[in-house]
Amino acid sequence: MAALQEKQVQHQECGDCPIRHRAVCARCDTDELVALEQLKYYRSFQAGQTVIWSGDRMDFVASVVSGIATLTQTMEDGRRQMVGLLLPSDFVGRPGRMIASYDVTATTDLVMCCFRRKPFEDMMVKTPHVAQRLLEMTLDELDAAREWMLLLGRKTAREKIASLLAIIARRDASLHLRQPSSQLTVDLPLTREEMADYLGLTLETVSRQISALKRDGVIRLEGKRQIVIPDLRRLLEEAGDDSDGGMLA
Amino acid sequence: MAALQEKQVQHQECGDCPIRHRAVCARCDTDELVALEQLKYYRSFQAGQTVIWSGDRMDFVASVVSGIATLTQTMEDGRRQMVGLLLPSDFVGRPGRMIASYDVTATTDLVMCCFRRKPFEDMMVKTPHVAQRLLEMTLDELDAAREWMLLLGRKTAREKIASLLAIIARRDASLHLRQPSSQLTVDLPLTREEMADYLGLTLETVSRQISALKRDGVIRLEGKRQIVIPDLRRLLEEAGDDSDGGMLA
DNA sequence: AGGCTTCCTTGACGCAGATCAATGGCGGAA
DNA sequence: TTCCGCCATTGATCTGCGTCAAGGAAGCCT
Repeated sequence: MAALQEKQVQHQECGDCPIRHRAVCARCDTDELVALEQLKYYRSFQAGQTVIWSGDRMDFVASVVSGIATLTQTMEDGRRQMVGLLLPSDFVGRPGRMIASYDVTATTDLVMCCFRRKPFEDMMVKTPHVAQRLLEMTLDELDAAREWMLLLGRKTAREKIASLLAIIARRDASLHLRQPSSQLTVDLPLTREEMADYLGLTLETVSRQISALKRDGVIRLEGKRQIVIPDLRRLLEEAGDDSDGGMLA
Repeated sequence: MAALQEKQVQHQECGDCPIRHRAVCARCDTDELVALEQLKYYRSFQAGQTVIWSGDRMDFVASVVSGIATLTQTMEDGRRQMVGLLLPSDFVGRPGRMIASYDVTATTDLVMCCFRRKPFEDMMVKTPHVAQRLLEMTLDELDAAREWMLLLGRKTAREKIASLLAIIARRDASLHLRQPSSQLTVDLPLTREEMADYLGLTLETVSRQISALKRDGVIRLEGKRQIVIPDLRRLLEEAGDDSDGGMLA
């Protein structure tokens, strides 16, 4: 039991590859770790670069090491909807599917930790923990997608903006283990247009609603890409969420 | 190899429980089957009955045997968004999570095949095939959710209706292995209000757009709950989808 | 039959957010 | 420094869908 504890700690501290942490470490053994180590490789992308286009052959799965990537769907006439926002430690790619279903784009400089699909699938069959961890992550993503559907289908523009800011603040906080001070500062990693694609709005409406929230004292702006949230509770009210997502501990 | 073929056929034909078919049969062995058999039990619900409320303790997972269930989220002020539509063979419930995240409602008379959560989780750990099959199903659901997000965020009311009709037609066809005739008849298992909750619209808009599609000859109505699609291609165009979802073989 | 209830349709009107357009600010290149 | 390109803001106007309201159709109970 002590040995298991030790091994977990060691693995959690020992690397820069989130797949290892999230998909394996929870209940890994050495063989699995070694197998994963040998398979992985890194790819870097510049901000704005496309990782893969929808419909292209995708022969790898990956997790985000640093930076931010988005999944978007596009209609023939150019209407775009973001359907996934990948922050560090998030996984992308789908075992069992060759063809990408979405455009994957780096919105900031991006480093991904990749595994060629076939060997990863083989390894998944051999090591049930990976499949189980992946199932857990996928279920989390599904929950997030459903929360997102409520936002897209039923929330007002103002509520959508407040929700997005809360989501970013939450992920930011959990990523950096920030102290839960009553005032928090959040970097917006997205342009107004990207926020619009996330929320099913136009960039003008995004801009107007951010201005409105600022005017009403819900947020303050430091430059254009950094917001200060003086009262998180207030923001969550504006978002129309009944749950705080664990932010108000 | 012949033996494997035979076993699969046998299992696919041998029962009324979709979990067994979808989660296990693809690569099952007898022990797993027996274990599942012993765990399962059935529950019936009347149309309109609530299976479980969001926030309640959910001590089972289940798959739909017959009838239709929906997952919906509700905001404090009553705005509702459907986030899942469960047809026969669909799975609901989440290993590893005690608390239901959505309201689950029977929209028609409903029979579910249930497994108590704890033993199902135990079994999942022991039999990797189940976890892998469940992962596959969850990834499919995630893809559907993302398609749904595009619909909610970017499509017009008319496109939303056309998309929904196409989705129902597709699932209907795959369920009943219908002949791909150029004209197909589809039963609408949802009220106008439920369609509105699915699409992020009001029931009045749903009604108006259905009337408009009828007026324009895209669909015909036989009664209020049955539609005839004279030209599927036309409907898919109206839906704004670039993919036909495999319907035009 | 008559009168419920439930579901659906249609009309009139208003508003939230889209669209079109102009301007401002900032950072990088020369 | 000046120019240029990108991003953001703000205003004016338009419009698709929501809201409110009034029936209609079909099924069920008495």
